[in-house]
Amino acid sequence: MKEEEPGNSQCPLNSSKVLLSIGDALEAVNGKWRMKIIAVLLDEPKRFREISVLIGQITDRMLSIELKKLETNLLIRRTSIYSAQAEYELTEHGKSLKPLIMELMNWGETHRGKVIGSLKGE
Amino acid sequence: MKEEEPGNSQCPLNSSKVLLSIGDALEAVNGKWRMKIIAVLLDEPKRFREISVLIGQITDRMLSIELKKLETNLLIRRTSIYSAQAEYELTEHGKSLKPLIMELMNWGETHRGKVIGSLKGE
DNA sequence: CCGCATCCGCTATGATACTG
DNA sequence: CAGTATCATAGCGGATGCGG
Repeated sequence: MKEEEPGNSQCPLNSSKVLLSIGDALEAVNGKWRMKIIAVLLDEPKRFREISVLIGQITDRMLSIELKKLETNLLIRRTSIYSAQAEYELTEHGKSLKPLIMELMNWGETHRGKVIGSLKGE
Repeated sequence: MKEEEPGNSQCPLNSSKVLLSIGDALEAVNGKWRMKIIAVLLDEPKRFREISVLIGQITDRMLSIELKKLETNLLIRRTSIYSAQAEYELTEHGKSLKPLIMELMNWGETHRGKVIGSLKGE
């Protein structure tokens, strides 16, 4: 009924189902920017320029592209009052990424303390 | 003292510190393969070919490259008994990614149910 | 101010064959 | 088995300028 070998029953982390789920998740949120975009949208809806400024180094081009991809994946919703006045907000599905973002953030902080310093600082 | 506006004090998710942490984390685990590699190593050490087979579509080249990057980031350790007999295992730091992987996996599963079906299946 | 289009270099990923 | 070398390509990402 299950395809994993025995001896690993309580932690079937290498099952193909798990790898598939990870692949699906990565497809939606991978790349340099999407997680950051979602992070800045977590608290409240924002306009294009606001997102751009908060993230800082992203170009309009990339922000535009990434917002579209996030929209396609139903993670954000775009509300256009009129042209030159659009607002982006997370959908409920997008908000469900919050635990993941928190984990990413916590881990990133630890990682910087443990590793990045000794990689770049020396 | 802080640069966020008020009204958002309990959830400063757009602070530059948070974005920085996310960036650091992404630097270590981004790309199509690293999360999957870590996932298959979570339960026990494995050999090169085992990892390759478990992940399935990865080429030797990519696996080699990604393993090196993970080693550089101190997430895995390579033990070479003799040539043509190497073993890879997660460091403690690498194991600390487990909660993140679990979140990623859970979210990916939900995401497939909610979105990917309607994106590709139709 | 909002967002998209074009040009272009760079990086990530892949296919394949080869070495120890 | 455990990689490395070579070649090819798609997409990422930056610079810049345009149109609403």
